[in-house]
Amino acid sequence: MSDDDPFRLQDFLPYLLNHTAEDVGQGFARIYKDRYGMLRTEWRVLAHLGQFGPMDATRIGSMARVHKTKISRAVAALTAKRFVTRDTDQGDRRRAVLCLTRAGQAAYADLAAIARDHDRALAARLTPQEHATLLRCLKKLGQDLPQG
Amino acid sequence: MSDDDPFRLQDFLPYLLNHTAEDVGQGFARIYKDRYGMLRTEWRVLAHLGQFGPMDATRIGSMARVHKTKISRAVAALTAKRFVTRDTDQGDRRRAVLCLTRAGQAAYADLAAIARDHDRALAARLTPQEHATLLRCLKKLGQDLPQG
DNA sequence: GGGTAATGGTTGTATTTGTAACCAACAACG
DNA sequence: CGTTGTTGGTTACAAATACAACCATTACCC
Repeated sequence: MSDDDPFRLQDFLPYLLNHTAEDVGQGFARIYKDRYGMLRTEWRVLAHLGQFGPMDATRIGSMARVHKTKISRAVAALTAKRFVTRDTDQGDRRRAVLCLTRAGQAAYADLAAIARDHDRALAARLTPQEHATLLRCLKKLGQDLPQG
Repeated sequence: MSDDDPFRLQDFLPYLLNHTAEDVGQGFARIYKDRYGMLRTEWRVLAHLGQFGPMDATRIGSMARVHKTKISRAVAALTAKRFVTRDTDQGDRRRAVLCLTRAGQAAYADLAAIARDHDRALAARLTPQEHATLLRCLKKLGQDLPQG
């Protein structure tokens, strides 16, 4: 491979990805922050419980690839807001199954609807083919990373 | 638009983008962290100076869309490492033109080469068409954001 | 010129995050 | 059973970040 092929920062994927992610994330972040005082990890935990039903913190962490301390604090904040309850598993008393309260479900429904619209607006800036390719690429790049 | 069209977290662009960006960024972050004790913003400032030549902090901030306090602290760290010098513009003594030292250029050359390889490895996981589309989409999505 | 605003950049403080250490409950094995 | 190792989860403390307030200098404008 030609060693003199120059490095172009504008096309460097980690840079571009992070850049775009921050820009795109900002818009929706303001919504869940303003409406419910949530942080990103809190929204993610809420979203996972809303999408996939009750589960424990470890599972959320592995699905969202988020460290357990972040999950722990997000869950603490969400229970303080009465959006989530924890139910200690009687079979294994270390585990706690997390579950949305009625208020949590309402917040999730509200935010999910906005997220969907937000996502459509983003997708509308691309052709359907581009959008499909983008999703495919992001998923490809996100999995099986070396020493992830 | 069908309101019952469900929200799918796995395909939600802000989520996917952030997810992928974090995963992909990690690998290269470890390199500049281990080799030079740099933080991400430090690497970015170094990269901008290396790519585009001397400029002031404000310009870097607007190019990289990074807040000026972050730039300021990154520059402080880089000058402490003797990678960057600041030269107060005598025409406007508020401005300081930042410039890579010889050591800074060396670090940039080192990291840019690694970054290029790293990027090639990432690109190799996609078809050329996918890669091109991905870059195009990321750039489209990153610009002209509503109330950015 | 003298007052006000705008700009380049830094510093202070409150949040947020990362890393490691930690506790309690369970598992595995002698 | 004890002892050792794991696992689910929390807490403590250091590092990093965001946000606002702050200097110093320059621009505007009467």
